[in-house]
Amino acid sequence: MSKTQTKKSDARQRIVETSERLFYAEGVRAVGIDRIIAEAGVAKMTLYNHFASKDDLIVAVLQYREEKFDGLFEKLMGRHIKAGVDRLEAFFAALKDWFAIPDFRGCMFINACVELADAGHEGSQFSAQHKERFHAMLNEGVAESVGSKAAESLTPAIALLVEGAIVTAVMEQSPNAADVARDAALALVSKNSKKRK
Amino acid sequence: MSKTQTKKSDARQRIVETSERLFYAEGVRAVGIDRIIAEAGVAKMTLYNHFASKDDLIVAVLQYREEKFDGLFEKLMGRHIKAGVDRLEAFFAALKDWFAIPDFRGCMFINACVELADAGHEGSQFSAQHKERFHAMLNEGVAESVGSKAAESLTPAIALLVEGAIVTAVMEQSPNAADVARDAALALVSKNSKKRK
DNA sequence: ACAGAAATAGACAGGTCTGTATATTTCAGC
DNA sequence: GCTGAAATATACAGACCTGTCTATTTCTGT
Repeated sequence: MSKTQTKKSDARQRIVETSERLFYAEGVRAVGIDRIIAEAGVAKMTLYNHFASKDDLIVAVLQYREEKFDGLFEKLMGRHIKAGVDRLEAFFAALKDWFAIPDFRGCMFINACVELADAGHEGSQFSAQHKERFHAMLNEGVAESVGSKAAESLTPAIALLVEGAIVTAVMEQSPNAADVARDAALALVSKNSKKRK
Repeated sequence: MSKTQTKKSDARQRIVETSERLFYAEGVRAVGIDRIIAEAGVAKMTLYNHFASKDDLIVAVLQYREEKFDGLFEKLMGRHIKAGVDRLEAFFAALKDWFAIPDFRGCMFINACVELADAGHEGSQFSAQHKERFHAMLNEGVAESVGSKAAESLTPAIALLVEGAIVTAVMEQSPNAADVARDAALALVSKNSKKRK
């Protein structure tokens, strides 16, 4: 039974991973089912046995992407934290690391919302929820610097810097925006913690 | 002759305006040529006599969009400036007005870049240039508040707030991000003009 | 009135898309 | 070895896509 499940997972997992790679690189609308099954090496019926429709697959891929992205980002942040940087600066350092990855093409959740062009689509709703979770993670770093009380009003602003940096990194084809965002965030933070100064 | 040009412009203009509306609402990839000619009320050959390809049409639409958007934004800003608000605050007030327009679906240039998924596409390049021009306009407001010298380092940060607000307004389906961006921008500005204190 | 430019209608090619149907093969657990 | 679930190959439907072609009509400037 465990092997049956494993085997089943194998095909499903290959579909999800291949889709994630193609969707991120070229867009959920631009990549067709035939392309996915060809590159995943599965039959079309296998895909449609696991997913009711392409829309269903998109949602599953976004869920997988969130897990994978969380793992990547924590790993990147961890490196900087180990080097003695505080959580907030580590966040922006990780952001820049991410921007510098060769096949960086922005935030998949923003991209999905744009491509789906329908706020009611399950993929759009999941993407909106992901942003909430991502900003909650950012909030931890902000709270460490200014306390959870001040973070409450500061995190939304810093979140805008982060989202703006992501979009700008794509448009400018450069990871430089991460530094601009970090400096501005630290300026906002220092303004809020002047008591220490 | 002028009438010939006018007539020619009529069909071309209808194609561009219809495309702009559909592309913005549903995406450049999601809307097909057949849909455009049907809603514009022109023959397919008319479209292909004016534009070599759909990609060409996309670029023409983005150019038109920039003109239209500039006009809209200046109109919105003008109202607030007339009410006695300074340029920078008027910018953010206009931003919020824009976010609150019923069919608001973010920045067409960001959306185009995401959908085209190719930084080399002429539409992506034009979009990147538009952002430069848009930020130059923002810079005028910033310079009015902190001087052109300080604006040089401040505008890129405030631009991130603006871009982040646009994306966030889409994801959250709310114009609220404009206020968050404005407050953060003013905080950054006040920090930069405090040196005099 | 006439020439030439512009726009039109509509069929068409050749490809893609999502999703379904059918019949066959693989393979683990009993 | 047998059973049943999973995956496979393949063909297909029906719609859509971009772009081309042809033949006709409309309209303008001379």
